[in-house]
Amino acid sequence: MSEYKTEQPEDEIKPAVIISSEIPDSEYPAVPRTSYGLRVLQSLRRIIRAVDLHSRKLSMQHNITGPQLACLLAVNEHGPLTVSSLAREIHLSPSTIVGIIDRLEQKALVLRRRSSQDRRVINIEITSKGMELVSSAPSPLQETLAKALQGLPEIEQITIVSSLEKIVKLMEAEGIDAAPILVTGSLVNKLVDKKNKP
Amino acid sequence: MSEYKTEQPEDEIKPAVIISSEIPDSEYPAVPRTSYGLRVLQSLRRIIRAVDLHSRKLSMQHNITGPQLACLLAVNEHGPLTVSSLAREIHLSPSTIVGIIDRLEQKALVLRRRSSQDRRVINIEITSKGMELVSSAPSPLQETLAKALQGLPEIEQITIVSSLEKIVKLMEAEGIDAAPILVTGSLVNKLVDKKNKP
DNA sequence: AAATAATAGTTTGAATTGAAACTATTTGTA
DNA sequence: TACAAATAGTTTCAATTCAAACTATTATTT
Repeated sequence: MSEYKTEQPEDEIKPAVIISSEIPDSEYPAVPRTSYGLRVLQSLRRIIRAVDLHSRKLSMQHNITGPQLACLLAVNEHGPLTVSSLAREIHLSPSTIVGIIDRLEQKALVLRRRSSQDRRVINIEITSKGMELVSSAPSPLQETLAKALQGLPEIEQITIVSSLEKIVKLMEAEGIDAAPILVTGSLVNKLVDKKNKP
Repeated sequence: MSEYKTEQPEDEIKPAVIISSEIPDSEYPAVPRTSYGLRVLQSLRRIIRAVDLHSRKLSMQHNITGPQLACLLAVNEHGPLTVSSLAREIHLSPSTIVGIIDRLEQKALVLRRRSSQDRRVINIEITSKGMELVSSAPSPLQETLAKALQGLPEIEQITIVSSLEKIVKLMEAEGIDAAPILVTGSLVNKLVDKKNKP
């Protein structure tokens, strides 16, 4: 797809408009220019991106990513954990966990051990090498955030935390029963069908 | 990796402990049990997951994902956009945009047109099919969030929005200059080296 | 006890994401 | 004008993420 050829159709379309982000965009006007929903979503996208970038930096500098570190810390703190407990603990699906554990196991930071009680379950244990890493661990995002938060008055810290937790509630509730809201009829399905046959 | 064999080493390790998420976990104690940083991070992970799950549901029901819809709406609103403007607009890297546009183009919702002024730039235009989809669009996450927020008193809405925007500032600032905080020495690099040779 | 259902972990497939390396083009400089 | 540097978009690569389908094991039902 788009193999870097110069054979695209020509234009004569008005040039790309100057968009709002040309203006320094962490400055919001006192009077909201857009809806709260939009601003929340915009913020969330940027937060998600910041988390991802942090993880990549971690990966560059310490050869361990954010999710990997999160799993390692959880196993270190709680002792051996099954895949599903770990999934619940850090709010990821089991299929996601498997890949992360694969990579941690490759690096010999954890190991899988099958239970003899119930041979379906796998216990994930931290290795000595894993413990070594944890004890001299790179400051996880958590601590960095904590440090950043400490620069604010405590009332504000509390406000931020409880706001976030409220958003979580809203979004997770939405996930369960926003389906009726989303189902605007299957018109769109007809417009955009899987095979895109004209 | 872990090809579903039964040959793993046996255990005799204490069984996986009962972890906190066994307890209904959107209920937080009045007295914080953990640090603010941890709670913020926990919330962020859950929010990120909720966004992802929403996108998947959208994809199931309407054959368009969240990021795809975000791009489509941006192009619809601003008129033809270049890849880099679009990247700035929705806070994603250009390489990410390319993949998303590829898929939108496959579905004939947008098209690429190379500028004749400057043959390096590609303008992304919405097609009639794209406009049709937008006009009867599935409620984007933005609106769903807005609806959810409307259930709260406005003061609270404002608090939430400004808290989120504060977090954005903290995290994006951190992204720029938290490097010194993160660099805890290269010890970890020695513990976990790329090739894991013993 | 045999058949069925439930559970635990895994694999597969697709989308998203960004850094780094790359191609093509334009701009700036010697 | 020729050469270097900057810019725009792309490709490649790896990690994350989840649903759905799958294997192996345990629990339940008939």
